[in-house]
Amino acid sequence: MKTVYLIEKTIQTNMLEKSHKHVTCASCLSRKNSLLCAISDSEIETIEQNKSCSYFKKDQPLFVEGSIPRGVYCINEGKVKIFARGEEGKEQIIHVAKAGEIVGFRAMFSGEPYTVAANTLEESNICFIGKSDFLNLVDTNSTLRNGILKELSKELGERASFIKNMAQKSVRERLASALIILDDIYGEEMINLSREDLANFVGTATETLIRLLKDFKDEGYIRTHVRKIELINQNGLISIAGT
Amino acid sequence: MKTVYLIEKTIQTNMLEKSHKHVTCASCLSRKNSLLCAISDSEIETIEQNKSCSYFKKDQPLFVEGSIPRGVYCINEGKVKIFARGEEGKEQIIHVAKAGEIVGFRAMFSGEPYTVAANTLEESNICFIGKSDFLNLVDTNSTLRNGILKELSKELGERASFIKNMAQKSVRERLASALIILDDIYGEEMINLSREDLANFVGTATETLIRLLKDFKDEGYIRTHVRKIELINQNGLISIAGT
DNA sequence: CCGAAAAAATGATCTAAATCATACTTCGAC
DNA sequence: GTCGAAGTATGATTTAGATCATTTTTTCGG
Repeated sequence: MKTVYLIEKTIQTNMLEKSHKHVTCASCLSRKNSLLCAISDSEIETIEQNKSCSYFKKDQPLFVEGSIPRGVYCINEGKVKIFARGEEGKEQIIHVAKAGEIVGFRAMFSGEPYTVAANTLEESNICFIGKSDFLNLVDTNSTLRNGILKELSKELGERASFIKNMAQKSVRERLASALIILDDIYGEEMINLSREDLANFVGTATETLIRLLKDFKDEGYIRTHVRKIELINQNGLISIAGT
Repeated sequence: MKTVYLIEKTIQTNMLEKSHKHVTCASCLSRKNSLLCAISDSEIETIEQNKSCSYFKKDQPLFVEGSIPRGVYCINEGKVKIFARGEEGKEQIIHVAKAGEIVGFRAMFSGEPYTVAANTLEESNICFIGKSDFLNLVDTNSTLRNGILKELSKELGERASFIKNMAQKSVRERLASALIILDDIYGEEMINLSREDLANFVGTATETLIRLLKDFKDEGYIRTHVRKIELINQNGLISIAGT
């Protein structure tokens, strides 16, 4: 009885924390390992006063393709999928962003509407910084600017490799590779994505994904806990994934 | 007799132009519609004194993956393929760069070795600007900097769509899409790529590509002149390519 | 705790595209 | 011009993975 009560309390506390809306940049732990790690106190102050911070439930959109970018989204807590929608709305997940990442700044520089969309993958706390505030910051802070140039360039390289993998690798190889990438993103937690989202990240049909996941389970590379996936032989997966 | 003589002379002149090494930035027509269109005379002067300019034969490497970026390449004349190499060296072409484009600046910002390689697709004149000169320019010229931010962001969006296409579209659709893109790149000229390169751009086997090209020919969308491809029904191809 | 709906799993079938094999063209070197 | 090699073309066969159909499990609201 008591145990149950305690567990319930813990859950409630967590949920309270997650739904709590006022995160300050100064106290934001996620900022520490983000692009915004090296901004001055006065710059933080300015951002602080103009940002808004909201709680998002699971699978809520931050922005959709075709809309005009009005600012950037800082993930304080939670995960966000960036995806392109194809025929009949089928999603291709391009990237899974985690706490500390800034989402949606590419479209602001390109001067065009979003070409991709972003949805939360789980309950998340996300702050919004308006376009002009963010661009001002980029204009005046060369460290941030260089960080952004570096980030954009790095991602461009990653996407080249993504394209190559889609073209040349089997689904099995791509799944192994996806699991390694996601495991890194989820860090301490276990990978926690619907089979459909995972299939849309790997770029395959949900049924195919489920079958291959079963193979990996049978071969001892992973364990599954309902929808959560635990890697138990990372090196094996890395070698399946290939170069 | 006289006619033949004239033609031969024209050819020789063209070749001379292509192999001619000393193009000045001030006179470079390709620069006009490039990222470097808005730099001052004194900046041009500095670049001019430090750049080198070389003639490349067909299929020569500008850089290979894994090597350290030492500068950027400005295409004065010719075309360059940017590609990622997979198992057994199979190439996935990510981008075809034409005159006016600057190639290789992404890796300079990322601070990492090249993740992709670049080869000329035809005889080309290409100038080389050293890393420090280029980075200085970027640091001091905010127009150029914004142009680069914009370019990087735009390409990031394009690559997201590339990934989606690889995952969700048939080879036929991707080929139609590739022909439209290449036709735009080649402009006045006809698309002029080996079947293998075209297959590596579309992301398919050379045999499959050749068959589909024949279909398009039979259906009246294209005409082929040995290796050159002429589009005769662009709208048809666009509608095959889909969104 | 129960029932419906969503998600996951499994099985059977079909097909787009890869692969393998071979022939035909084009091109550049001599 | 002729030869050999590379590039292009076509045909036959195989297969990875999509699609369709059904069952089982999980989730979640009342």
